[in-house]
Amino acid sequence: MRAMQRPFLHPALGDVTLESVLYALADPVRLAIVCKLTSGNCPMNCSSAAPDKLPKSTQSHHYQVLREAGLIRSERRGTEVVNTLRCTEINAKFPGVIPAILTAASLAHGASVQPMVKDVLVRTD
Amino acid sequence: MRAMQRPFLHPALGDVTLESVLYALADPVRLAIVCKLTSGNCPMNCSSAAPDKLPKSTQSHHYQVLREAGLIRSERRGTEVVNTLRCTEINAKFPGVIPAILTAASLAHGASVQPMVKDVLVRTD
DNA sequence: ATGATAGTTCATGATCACGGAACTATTGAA
DNA sequence: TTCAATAGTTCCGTGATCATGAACTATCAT
Repeated sequence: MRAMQRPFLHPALGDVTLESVLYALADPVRLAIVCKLTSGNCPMNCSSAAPDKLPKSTQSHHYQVLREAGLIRSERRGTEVVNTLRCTEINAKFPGVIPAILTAASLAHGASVQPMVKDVLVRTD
Repeated sequence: MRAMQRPFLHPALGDVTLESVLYALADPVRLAIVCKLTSGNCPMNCSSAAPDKLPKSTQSHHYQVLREAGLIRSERRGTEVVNTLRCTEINAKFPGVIPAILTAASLAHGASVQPMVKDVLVRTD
């Protein structure tokens, strides 16, 4: 009998703080992950959303930070973990913060992500 | 003959990164300082903008981080240091980021700062 | 079962933040 | 001009955090 893998813990929206959101996005790797999730506009497993070739343990750590900050929701699908942004929730609590940051990020590093940002803003999930 | 105190170094706008701005604002003390500078809407010396009774060395450290992130400009006026926000500049480079964060901060922790945020947005300095 | 896959957890070295103590400019007064 | 007060800065030790390799775990395909 194999034990079930423990489920991920996601903070309730009420427990999400502005500081932890900003902290999570202050790291280039994590900001890139969030941008990628935004531009992909669909759930994405960990390795495909991470930039470059980062060690797995490092990736795992970054996803944990994003998860605990309340920015992403992670669910297990077989062997992989599927991550979705919690943009709509966060945007309800901190209006405009995420869109402004993602837009600024896409302005700063090549503007390829930008068109999707507006879409995420508008999505109602 | 006494040596002149070395002047503060401020990054050029071009060297200000989104990541360092977010990093600087991810700390509750620094976010509070920026909020206070915003609500005061005028230059403020270090101790009057800092919350609570923090050790001087800690305050100095936080101001340094804000300065190096490009968020504030510090000038010596006699024995004290006068700090002003670089909101307008930053807002030109990262449109909407600072206002959204300050608004969210004022929503999160008592809303006393909010009325001024809009003003800062509009100011042309 | 076996192997492959996709992540997690653990341990460790490197880096960073906080805060006390000592130091530095500047102002104001004697 | 010397002296004390003021407002920060700099230095440094300690404790916390971060990144990563190694070992481990759950799940899927065969």
